[in-house]
Amino acid sequence: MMRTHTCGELRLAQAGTQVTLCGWVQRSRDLGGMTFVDLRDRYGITQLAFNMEANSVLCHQARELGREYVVQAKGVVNERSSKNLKIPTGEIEILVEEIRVLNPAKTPPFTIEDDTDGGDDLRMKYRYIDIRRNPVRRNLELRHQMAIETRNYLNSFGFIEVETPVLIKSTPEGARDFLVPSRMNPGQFYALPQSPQTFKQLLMVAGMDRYFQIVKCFRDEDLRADRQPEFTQIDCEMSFVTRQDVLETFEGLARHLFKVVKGMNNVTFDRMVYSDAMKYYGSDKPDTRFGMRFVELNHLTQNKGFKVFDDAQLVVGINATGCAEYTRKQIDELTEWVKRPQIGARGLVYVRYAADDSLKSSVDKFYTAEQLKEWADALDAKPGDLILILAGETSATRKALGELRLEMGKRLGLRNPDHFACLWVLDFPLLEWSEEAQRFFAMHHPFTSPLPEDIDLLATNPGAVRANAYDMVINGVEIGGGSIRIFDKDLQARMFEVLGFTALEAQEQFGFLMDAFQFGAPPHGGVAFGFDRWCSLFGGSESIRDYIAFPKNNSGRDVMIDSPAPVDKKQLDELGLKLG
RNA sequence: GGUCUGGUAGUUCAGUCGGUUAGAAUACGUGCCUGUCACGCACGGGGUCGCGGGUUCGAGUCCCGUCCAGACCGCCA
Repeated sequence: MMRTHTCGELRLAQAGTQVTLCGWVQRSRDLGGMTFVDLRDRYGITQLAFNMEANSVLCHQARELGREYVVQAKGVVNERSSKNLKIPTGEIEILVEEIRVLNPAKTPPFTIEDDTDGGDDLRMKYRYIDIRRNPVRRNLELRHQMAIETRNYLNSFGFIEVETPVLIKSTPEGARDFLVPSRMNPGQFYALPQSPQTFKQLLMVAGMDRYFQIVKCFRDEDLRADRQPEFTQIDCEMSFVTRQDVLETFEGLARHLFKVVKGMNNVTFDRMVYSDAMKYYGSDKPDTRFGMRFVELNHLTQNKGFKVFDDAQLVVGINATGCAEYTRKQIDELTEWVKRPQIGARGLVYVRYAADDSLKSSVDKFYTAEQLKEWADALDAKPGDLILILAGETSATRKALGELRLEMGKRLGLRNPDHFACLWVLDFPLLEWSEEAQRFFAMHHPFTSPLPEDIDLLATNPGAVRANAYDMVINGVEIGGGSIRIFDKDLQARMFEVLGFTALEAQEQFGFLMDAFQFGAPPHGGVAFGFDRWCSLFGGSESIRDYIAFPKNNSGRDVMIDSPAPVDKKQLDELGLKLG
């Protein structure tokens, strides 16, 4: 054994004990007659002490130690004469009797401290050094705990983890696939899975009944702070269940994780239908940590001579509580904010309900104080509040006001990362019309079943069909989603038809699934959670990169191993590939 | 594909209206210091101002292009 203890575990109780520690040199402090060295490992920091009078050779050796040297130290645990109560091992130190450099180290390019001086780029290039830092290490530990607890919980409910293949087949629906050329089948390609969707459904046909997998998925799309080309899902599927069963099962998983990881009991889940989420929050993943719900004002604002409102499909406002103090400059700045192309509003109307009961708006020319008071009442505004109103085409206006609502929530400090508001969003539309392709696309995926009462609409008004689908949303983050699946071959065929597949195309792309449905497919449904997002939500960070050991940068590059990279012509030849 | 922000010492940054030898902190090196724990003190080394072009008597600073990084839009069933 190279060590008897870790650098985080020795206490006063072990004083006098002979120990051997291994670790990295965090820092050394040379005081002339004495030298102190902080020795660090995953578990903590222990101070090594060297005394020139006691052993000058050893003390000189200690002075030679540079940052991040890997060393082994033998000595006796000693009560410090001046204690450091800021660290758990701060009451003791090791009086070193023998020090051995196991490996010297170059000076690291950034400091190994909680608040490092290193920028993201540099940290990613030297990620193995970055992971030595407490915050990154703790994030990976959190991720580990989440994974273990997920497995424990699902296992206790009879779910079994089954691995599904990573080299599969490209399909036209959904995100862009990563392709892998097949050497043995020239001109043909595997695709990496965007999710194990069809395999988990086939496992239900196979009678596995309750399946889960913590699994890598791949999508070749542009990256974001919360989006990586390879990411991890908690993928689950159950047989002989209703939607209610699925929601309850995975609320249970969520509550378990809240309890063991966050120490939070009594977490509850709201339910909200998609149409209400859009109507009241302008988002299919509303952040319900705060109110500021939309109030539609068409009936109070139209036909009073203000053309912008009269021409609008929707006039809708929010009450920014306590913001009446906003200056003209601040409101102008907000107006510019909503007019940015990313938000796309044409303008912003405000009503300031001042503390002295007076009402002042940007549309005073068109409306009386009494009329403005009606708006204020509709929005439940009180003196001291500020009403913000957008108008225009319904869905774009809702989306823009949804962004403004989040921004105001942020500015008012209403989005506290230590508070959690959980809900299921239900009854998503089954289909989404694409102007570009002039056809319907599945909003979720083509295996999602319609609500039974809407099936007849499939023929007459496909856009109005609601799906038996659900998303789990926490603090405005889509943590996961799923659906009750189609398990009937004929309904699945009708679905492909609505999506514009010919019978032949459907058979070519998904024949294996349609075939399977002929051999006794049970009713089934499931859900998939974005594991990285869930970790970052629990960890209190916006970026999932902080919870991935070796993430990719904005351009999809791994700057540490410098990938992707060109390959030899020989390799291309073997694959029968030619670069254009 | 688009919008915005940034790129100056190993690192994080400052650098005024275009004007002398480009600074600070930290890190690194040397020396001093017996209770430090972000030790302290003194001294020192360290720069392709991302790259290319242009304007100018003169460019880190202005203009054009380009590369890289980050955030967002498109995209992401």
